[in-house]
Amino acid sequence: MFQLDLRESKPLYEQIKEKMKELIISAVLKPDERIPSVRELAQTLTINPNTIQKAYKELENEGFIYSVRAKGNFVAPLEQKAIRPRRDELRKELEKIVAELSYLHEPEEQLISTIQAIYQEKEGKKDD
Amino acid sequence: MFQLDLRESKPLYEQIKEKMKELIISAVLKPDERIPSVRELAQTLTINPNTIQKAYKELENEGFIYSVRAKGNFVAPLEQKAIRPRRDELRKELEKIVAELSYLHEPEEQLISTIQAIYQEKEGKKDD
Amino acid sequence: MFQLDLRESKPLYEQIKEKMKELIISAVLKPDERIPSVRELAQTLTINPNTIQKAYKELENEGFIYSVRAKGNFVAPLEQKAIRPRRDELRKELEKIVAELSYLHEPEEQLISTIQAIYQEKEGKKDD
Amino acid sequence: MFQLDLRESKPLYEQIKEKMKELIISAVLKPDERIPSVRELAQTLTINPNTIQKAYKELENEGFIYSVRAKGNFVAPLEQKAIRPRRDELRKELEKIVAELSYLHEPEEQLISTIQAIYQEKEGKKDD
DNA sequence: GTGGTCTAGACCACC
DNA sequence: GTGGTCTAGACCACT
Repeated sequence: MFQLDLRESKPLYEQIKEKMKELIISAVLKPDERIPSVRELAQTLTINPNTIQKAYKELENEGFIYSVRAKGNFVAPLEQKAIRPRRDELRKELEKIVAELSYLHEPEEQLISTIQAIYQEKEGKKDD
Repeated sequence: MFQLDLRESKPLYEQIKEKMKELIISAVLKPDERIPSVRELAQTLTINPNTIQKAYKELENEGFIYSVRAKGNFVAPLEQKAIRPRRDELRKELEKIVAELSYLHEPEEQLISTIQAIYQEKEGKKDD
Repeated sequence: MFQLDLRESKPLYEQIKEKMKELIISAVLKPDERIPSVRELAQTLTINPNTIQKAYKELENEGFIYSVRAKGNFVAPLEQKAIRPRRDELRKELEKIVAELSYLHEPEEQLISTIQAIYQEKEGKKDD
Repeated sequence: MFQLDLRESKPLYEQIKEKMKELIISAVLKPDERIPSVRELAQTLTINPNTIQKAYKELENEGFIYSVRAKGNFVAPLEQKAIRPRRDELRKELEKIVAELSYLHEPEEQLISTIQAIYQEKEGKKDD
């Protein structure tokens, strides 16, 4: 499914969260699709189940997945509630990064075309 | 100069690094301008000098400031060499953020106008 | 493992870095091998853990080791990216030293045979 | 004559020593030639005379210059006494550097031709 | 007075 | 137990 980098300073559970989000955002995992159980994933990644548990718990809090007792964990359909704060957070990060890139003389057009490329790719996925 | 958030989980020295970078990137602090001494800043922020020292050392390693024995620390003029890898890094982060924002239905035009605003502000600063 | 010289003017953490580098370069410590923990080494050298921490952190920044939370520190396998600048740096230092040695009438053949000896020793290690 | 780099972490007096040595080694300054007085050099470099004083004192101890009261400082002709320890020191440094370069896969031939180049250049200077 | 090094001792997150 | 962060307080070299 994905691989972790033990050398990263980032905690393992954060790496798992990030990878999972990428799979959801890129629509590899579709809404209401089942994701691996805590034990399954712990085994394939050969790490402690507690670490997976923590990652899943936070993903649930952020509204990316939901868990059904005795059934498993599933990709959450996009809901309004959890979106706003996360979006604000991301906008702030974006501003910081763009500010630093402009400081480093990255051309403005470059960034704009990057954004356009990402949005167009997303358009394509919709048709799946 | 700026304030720290003790409740934040982010280490103090990282917060200092970040704030300092912002001041440099936004050209509030100009190249070769002196920044507060380790002890001064420690006193005004009421934290330990070692923490400032650590932040300054890393800012130096990353090429944002340079330190002169018995004189103080100064804003480094932008140099060619360290730019490339840092820019690549930032581009990757940007792509991740934009991908997630597009997933959260942030309108493309919003992001583009954000970028344009940041670049125009920078143009203004040039005339100082 | 190695010993420090407290009388030396060189900072302790630099001495540690240097010794560690030697062990890595000479292949006494192999890639992905675990090195002593911060606390272990601090105890055996009877110096403060912070000093070891600092040395290890810099060794990590320079690409010689990597650290894994809650596991320990490990010898980094040689990676392509950080090599070039370091090699350029070393070449310059070498030139200065050779220039001074030639001024002191060190015979050229002496230096060349020194180099050949070092490279042959390295060849031997390869077979391990 | 030469320039100093205030940003270097190396102390100013060491930078002065190094630059001076280079001029002597490269035979820009010939034996028994007069070098700038402490005050002169302090003025042209716009630094404190004490710093120059310290550099000259150490250069004298290492046998590179000699000072004559009320006359000035002069390049020392090469003498036997101070050579041995300095040469041993340099050999050790050379070995360390070559070991690291071999670790970084620098080709052996490269180093040898570097040495040959430096020695040949020196041969040329002899005829001056 | 400045940056830099070091110690002693504490607490936290992670696994 | 491991790496990482932080404080308090000391000392040194440099200018």
